[in-house]
Amino acid sequence: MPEMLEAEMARVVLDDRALGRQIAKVHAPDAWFVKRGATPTMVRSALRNHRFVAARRIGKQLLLDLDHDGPTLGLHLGMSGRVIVDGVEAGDPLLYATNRDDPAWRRFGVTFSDGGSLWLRDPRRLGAVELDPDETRWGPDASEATRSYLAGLLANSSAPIKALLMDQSKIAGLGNLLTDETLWRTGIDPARSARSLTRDDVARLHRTMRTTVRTLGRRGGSHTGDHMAGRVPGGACPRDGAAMLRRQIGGRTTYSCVLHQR
DNA sequence: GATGACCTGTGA
DNA sequence: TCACAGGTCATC
Repeated sequence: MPEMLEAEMARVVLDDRALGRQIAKVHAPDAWFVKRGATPTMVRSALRNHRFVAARRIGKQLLLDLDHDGPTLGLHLGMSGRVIVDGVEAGDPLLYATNRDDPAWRRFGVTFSDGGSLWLRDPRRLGAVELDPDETRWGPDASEATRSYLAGLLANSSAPIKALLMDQSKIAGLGNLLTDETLWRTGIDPARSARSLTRDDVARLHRTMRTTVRTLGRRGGSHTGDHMAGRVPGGACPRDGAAMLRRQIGGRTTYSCVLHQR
């Protein structure tokens, strides 16, 4: 599910409700969910009796800093993860994921000494918990990447523009839907090689990427894009009525307009 | 870079 | 039963 907009909504909930509260108990029932060398035991001892002091986000990655120079807890929502604090969860229900709350889907959580709780619910188990994530794994957040950075990136790549925009090490935060919406709004064919974009293309792409993130963020998530109405097999472009093309690009199902995306 | 793997739920 | 899902990783 979640792209940077959903991660940001989760971050706001964490920022509003999870900071400064003493962690009494850590629930890590699923060892498989704890990644990159960390173990449930390590996470338990790192968090117990500490407090979160900041809730940050890079792209789709959530970062919770601990007090007393403790490690940073990394939370990733994967394809179907949601953060729930004291029973409150952020944002709209997910489009392609279930929104029921089966207790078995709580892959990780903490109980605060005031009685509240924080849970990461993830039916598909593709999310992750880790300690001290290497923050150099990610490029600049899509909301902050500058035009000149983008230009330099594209000039050096023959990858399809869509694949490059979704490469989290280059630009963090754009997923399948946000990328398709951005390219649809810009009028660029997602299969075009990155370096084929002209100076003007890059300028428009940069501007559109930022407005798309802002607009869809206000509307409530990655699924609120204008191209979504044509995102069905055999669908028509909501802008000009031409056919929408459905294909795989960068390994992901991609929709684009045969007429205005060139 | 494209591909398949990871995992599990949903709907046709 | 199958195809598909808003993500990421290892592997050729």
